[in-house]
Amino acid sequence: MSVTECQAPRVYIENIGEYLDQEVCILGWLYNKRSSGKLHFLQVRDGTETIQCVMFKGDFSEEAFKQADLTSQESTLKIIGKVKKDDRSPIGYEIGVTGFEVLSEAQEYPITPKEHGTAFLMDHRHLWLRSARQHAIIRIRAEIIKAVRDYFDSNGFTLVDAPIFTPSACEGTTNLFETDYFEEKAYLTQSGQLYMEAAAAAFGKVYCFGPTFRAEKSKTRRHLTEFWMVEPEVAFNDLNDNMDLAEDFVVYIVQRVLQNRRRELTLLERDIAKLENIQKPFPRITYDEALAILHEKGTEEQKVPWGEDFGGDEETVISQEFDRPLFIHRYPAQCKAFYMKSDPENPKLSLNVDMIAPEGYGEVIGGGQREEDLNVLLERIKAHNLPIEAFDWYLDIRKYGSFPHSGFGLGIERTVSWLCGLHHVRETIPFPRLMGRLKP
RNA sequence: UCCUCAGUAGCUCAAUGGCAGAGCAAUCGGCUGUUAACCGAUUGGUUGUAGGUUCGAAUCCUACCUGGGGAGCCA
Repeated sequence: MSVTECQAPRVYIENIGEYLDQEVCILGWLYNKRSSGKLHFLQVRDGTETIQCVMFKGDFSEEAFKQADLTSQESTLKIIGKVKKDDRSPIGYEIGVTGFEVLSEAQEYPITPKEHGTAFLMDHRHLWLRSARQHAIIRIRAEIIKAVRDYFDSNGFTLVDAPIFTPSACEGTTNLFETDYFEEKAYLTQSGQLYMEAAAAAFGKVYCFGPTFRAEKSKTRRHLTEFWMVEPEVAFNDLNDNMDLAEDFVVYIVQRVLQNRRRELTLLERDIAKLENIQKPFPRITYDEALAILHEKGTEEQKVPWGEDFGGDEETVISQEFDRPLFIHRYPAQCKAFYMKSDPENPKLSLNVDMIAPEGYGEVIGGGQREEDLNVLLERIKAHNLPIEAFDWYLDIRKYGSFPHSGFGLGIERTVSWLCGLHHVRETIPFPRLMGRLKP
């Protein structure tokens, strides 16, 4: 007999309101319990929600009532009971238990309702995922990912996934994870972009979505060694079109989270007004204008000389001047990648763009217009000391019907961290990979 | 890679050169409306590792290991 077989209908707690005053069956885990002598209050979660199940001593045998009191945290339970409305419940309902069965008694559970340190929780990430706060974050992540796919799928984009194994790097190999590929060296991808450029020539509007890997020894709240990135690429889009797309895309994602995950945002104590404020148009300033803000508002250290990239602190100072995400475009070409197109009006500038999230969350999007001229690209590859033979296929895109095109990459974890209002990206992915952390 | 802080009970922490402690968890008992329930009791220790200083080290010194925070790095 299956455990789901029961005289009462087996229901999920999130739908419990549909069964008011009816007897139902719930399968789940014991989240917490309290007892008042002749009453047990069992907090039972089933993955969708948590509900309080109340047991009166008079309704059970001495032995059964005692057994419920001895059941350990996270034991698997089958609860049969009547759904009752109750204003004291956070979800508006509780269950008057008529049947109680322990399906699997849990050993002493390491994560208690009291406080724990980061290292301990990270070591128990597989169990930590059962906590209410982690549920909220992972559900918002899932909503963001669904919104990403829905946006592109319903706007004429074709999903063209890029490979994970790649034969070489865009910019040297120091930041790549190297792996053996049948006696050849292969690297884990750090971007699908070059492949998206090829795909854009085939399909016009494309995107890829998948994990990317960086072997940077970065120990900051914004870095993971394995993270997820969505990268659209559009044929015949210039830099401004690219910013229009990024803006529309981000507004859509934020709206979806506000629409469908408001409860989770509230549980995380997110300032929702700040998210509601994220509306078009986003400010668009040049690198030079950003530099001017730093020289006016920044500390001495933040007054970076022309030609240098901004660090996290600099981005925060600039973003504090605005109440929504902002674009910074046309950085000095010297700090950008070989494939970025130069500004025809000033070749020292690159037609790139970063989107900086508000509230100090930093860069969530990086992208730009790509160089479409074969000879310029050949020179760049030489200037960057890159192995030309690795890029022969990439150069074909310019040989066989070249075209202006633009795209960007959005980091999922930084977006989740921003929308949830978290202090660290490590909680935004179910099983984070960080420098020095490969388990669980 | 650098700077900085930390490592003591299952967890979160206290004890700053002189008897290793508390709260939570666990175990036992009490309580008919608890919301991180509460009340009483019990159990729980190779003080990260290896050396050193000292009559005496969790505490001071050296090295190493592990972790947190930050920087650099970061299409």
